[in-house]
Amino acid sequence: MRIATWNINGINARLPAVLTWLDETKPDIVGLQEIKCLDENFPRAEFESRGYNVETHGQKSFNGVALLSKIPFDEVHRGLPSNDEDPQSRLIEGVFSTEDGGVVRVCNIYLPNGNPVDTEKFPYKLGWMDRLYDFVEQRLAYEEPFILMGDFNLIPTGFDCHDPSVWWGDALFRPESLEKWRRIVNLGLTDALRATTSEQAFTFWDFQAGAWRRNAGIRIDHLMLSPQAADRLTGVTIHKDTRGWDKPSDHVPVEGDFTLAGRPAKAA
DNA sequence: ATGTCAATAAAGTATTGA
Repeated sequence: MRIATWNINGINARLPAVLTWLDETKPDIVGLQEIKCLDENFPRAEFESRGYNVETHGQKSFNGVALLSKIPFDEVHRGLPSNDEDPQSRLIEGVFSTEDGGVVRVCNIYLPNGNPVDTEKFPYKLGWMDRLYDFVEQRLAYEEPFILMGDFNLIPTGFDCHDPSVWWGDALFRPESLEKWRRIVNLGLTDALRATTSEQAFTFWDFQAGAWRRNAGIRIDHLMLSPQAADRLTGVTIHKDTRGWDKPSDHVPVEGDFTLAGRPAKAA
């Protein structure tokens, strides 16, 4: 089963690229971040015609997340629990039945950026991470294949960026951010990319300052796995080529492959 | 601070967020 995450930076601007990539890659489940539209404005028919079930948690202009799945949704959850007052749409989770009678739970997040750090945006990020910690702790207690994926806006280590000195002090690399990141990871999540390679890899190249041309990237898009999901991981692919396409997102898709028994989109 | 881009309000261009 192919499960992928991609911050598309606006579905209106990115629809052709997303459809091209979907047709090439044929993932089973996809989490999109920064759809930047209301639920009613998401072009769901374009995905439904390709065999995807579509669930969104949208927001006008900013943020917004979506899940596409060839497997029907058994459950959908929107927003962090006990965070109902959060006006920002940053989490959507789906639960799916697999052909072998099992289950896979996929949570798609757009973790707050947190910059500039001297504004309310930084404490908002840290508070969101505190609530994410409680959520992950609860989800791991289910002891089922669980994939927490998305744009985490977190650079795990200095090796995950081209030049750590450039990112020093940034909300994506601040000690306070990384301490909370490690606290969540240490609950028992496996970083899928790091489980499969020790090579340096990036998932984001800024639009500014020729970052793509200089390969001045960072790794902030992650698939984080429960033990039961990590057991089934067979590979990770970063779809770097999409960054060189026309009208690219500043992020590229990250795909995880799992020995989970998918269910066909249509009856045989 | 940015060799940039997307969305919005509003009618060409500034603002916001990243």
